[in-house]
Amino acid sequence: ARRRMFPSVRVKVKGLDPLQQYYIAIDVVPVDSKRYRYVYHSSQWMVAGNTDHSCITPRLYIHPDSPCSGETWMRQIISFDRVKLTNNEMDDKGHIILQSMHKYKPRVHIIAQDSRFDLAQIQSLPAEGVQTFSFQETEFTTVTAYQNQQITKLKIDRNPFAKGFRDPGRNRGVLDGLLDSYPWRPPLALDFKAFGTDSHGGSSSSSPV
Amino acid sequence: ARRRMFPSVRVKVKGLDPLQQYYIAIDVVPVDSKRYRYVYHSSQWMVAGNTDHSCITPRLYIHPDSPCSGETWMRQIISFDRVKLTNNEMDDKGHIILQSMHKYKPRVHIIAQDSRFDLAQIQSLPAEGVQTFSFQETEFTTVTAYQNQQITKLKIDRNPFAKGFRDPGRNRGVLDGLLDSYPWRPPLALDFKAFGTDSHGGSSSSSPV
DNA sequence: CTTTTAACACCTAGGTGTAAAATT
DNA sequence: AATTTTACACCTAGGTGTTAAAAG
Repeated sequence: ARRRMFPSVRVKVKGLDPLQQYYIAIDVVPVDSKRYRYVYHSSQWMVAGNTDHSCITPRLYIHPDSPCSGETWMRQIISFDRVKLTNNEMDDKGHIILQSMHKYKPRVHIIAQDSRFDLAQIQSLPAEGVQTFSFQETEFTTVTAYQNQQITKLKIDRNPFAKGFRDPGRNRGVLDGLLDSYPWRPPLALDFKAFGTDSHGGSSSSSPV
Repeated sequence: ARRRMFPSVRVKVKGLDPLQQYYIAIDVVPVDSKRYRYVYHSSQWMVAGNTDHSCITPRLYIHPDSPCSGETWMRQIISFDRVKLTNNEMDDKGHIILQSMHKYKPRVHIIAQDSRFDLAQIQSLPAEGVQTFSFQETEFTTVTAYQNQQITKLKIDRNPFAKGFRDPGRNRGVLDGLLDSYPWRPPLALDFKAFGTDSHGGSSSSSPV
């Protein structure tokens, strides 16, 4: 099983040096070491055991536009819509590996190009020159079969590849699903500011799997 | 108009340092400054005027696997099957720009990664650490409408995207079209050997557009 | 007249949720 | 019983030569 992350993380950056080159990357880290199960009648995730995430380093997905000047990064909305998730721990395609029934949180990394190091094909984060952002609102719980009908509706309404499952009767206008589907969020706002401060980004919003 | 180059240039490299990182790139250069027209009754390209190519630098297509270790490059057949050609001189998508009715020849460049320079997004070839290969057999003439029925047949027989035009009656076996279509060639053999010698590659064979 | 463009039917390639089957 | 895998119909996205219209 290997599917794209949807909805995808989208980001707007400011505070970059327009002339400096940057890599921008995403990874997904565990929120805790608990295993969860969904309780249908209360529509709620409940703790159902423990896991040890401590020995696995999360995989890094480098945004395909990398490397790119600060000016260019800041001019566009940066979308990670090609990120692929898998539950196969033996995956050799470089996809992000997650365990089912666990809570995760995406992180976005801005990495200043440094001629002292070769960032051409980064496997792990460099020790310096990195600023990492994460957002409470992007937490999600992994599943192999949907538990929550609102999520299913959001995906069918919003993902172009799921068009075949949309209700043919209603939802014709531009505002399709805006009223009754899961909320849609603007891109996350990231402020790079200066170096040295390992900031954990401010408040904005985006979207879980 | 923007189409892939087909047949694509395919290459096998030897003589690389297994541990060194390399970029591999392709570009397409004019063979002469003549304009050609196809004479049907003699099945031949004839000179039909002059052009000045002198002020345009050919665009470089970096192989998407770049950068990559010599070991990895040498282990696989390197295919440039995603190279796109256009006749639009104002193209801003980075595709290779060619003029119709002219003769061209692809070149393959092997570029050793040098920490002194940033090769992350090469626009033009560096002054040193590059070895360039080109092959007589890969010359081709550009057109916007096919002039030669053998080329048309080759494309229909060998390009998976043209399957819809194949003759449904014949050609069912593994050896489809091998007998009566345009000849198919093994990958070009490139020997990197050592630095400093700006070799123009030996003799092997591949395929025009 | 020659050459180029644009719309088209027909493909490849791959991303969806679903439902049944398989696994644990 | 809960969770995962697989095959599937239905999409998006984009690469073919063809053809007719447009451009020169």
